[in-house]
Amino acid sequence: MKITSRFTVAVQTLLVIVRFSQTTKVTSDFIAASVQVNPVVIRRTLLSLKAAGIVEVKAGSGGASLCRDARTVTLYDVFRAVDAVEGAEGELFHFHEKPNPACPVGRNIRGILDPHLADAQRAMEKELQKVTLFDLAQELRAAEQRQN
Amino acid sequence: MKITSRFTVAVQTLLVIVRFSQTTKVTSDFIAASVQVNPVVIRRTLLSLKAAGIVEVKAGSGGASLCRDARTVTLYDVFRAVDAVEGAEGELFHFHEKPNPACPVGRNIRGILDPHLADAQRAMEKELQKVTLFDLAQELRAAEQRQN
DNA sequence: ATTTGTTGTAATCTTTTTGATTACGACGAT
DNA sequence: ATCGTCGTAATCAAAAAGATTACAACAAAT
Repeated sequence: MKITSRFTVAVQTLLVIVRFSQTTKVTSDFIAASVQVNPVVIRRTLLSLKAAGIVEVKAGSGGASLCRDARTVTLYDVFRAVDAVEGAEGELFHFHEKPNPACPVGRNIRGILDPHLADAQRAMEKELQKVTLFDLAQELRAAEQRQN
Repeated sequence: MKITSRFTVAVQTLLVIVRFSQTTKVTSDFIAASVQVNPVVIRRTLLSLKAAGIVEVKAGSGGASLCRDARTVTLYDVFRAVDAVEGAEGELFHFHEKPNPACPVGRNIRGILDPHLADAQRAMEKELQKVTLFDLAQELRAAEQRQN
């Protein structure tokens, strides 16, 4: 009933990059220490983010950095980047796969329900589009200041 | 990355009830035949829906029926009814559970991200609230007519 | 050129979640 | 009393998600 932690891992990954890439070489191990997952999980996350054109990763020497203005990267972009992977066709809701075509309800349920579910998903995505990485970085700075 | 099929199973269950309860005794086996899942899955679904005050089920003699006006039952109600079960606290997004408190990002990520995720979820739920069982039943009738 | 640190990626394993299935006692209607 | 059905527990199997190990490729530094 949940959305994979891959998404929140990706967001934290990006925030770590934004927060530290000026001062440190941000390796997958470095990020993994902040998120507290296995570095390979971070590498895979970075792979997705790279494929989406959000970060670039220096192979060999190491280190990841944003390759777009943080103002242009929304949570939606991140959501898409990490979820497009794997078999999932990006559908949030999950249908049981074989409603009985011999039953009028089974035969029509998909056609009836699908558009509504798509609407719901779109509404959620639209909300994610409102938040940029830049916003989050600002909120982070504010939070850090409060803590001093 | 998906929402359990429990939800779509529940919706179809309710549609079958609405569509057939006038003419047939709608048992868990009957519904199971339309959804094509094991009858026990339907019984459990009905249990959730009953707990939410959406249906009533006659033990012994069998048969389920709506116990509210279909106009007042929204997809959101169904969503809540079937998801409240199990450990889930109704959070759509899933956080990796142990961001490192020693890292400024790890320490603050929850506080920063949670409100945005809640907004996104709320937006989706608001969309689900717009659709009632009555709407779906109407769409079903229209679809059936087209098929004749 | 060799070393060093890091990434890309495959393979494997474990855990968790989900749904299927079996089983059976309780109950209501006939 | 019987019959069909529900409520519910127990068990199983399959799928999904991560964790972990391992290692080749690669870039930079020496």
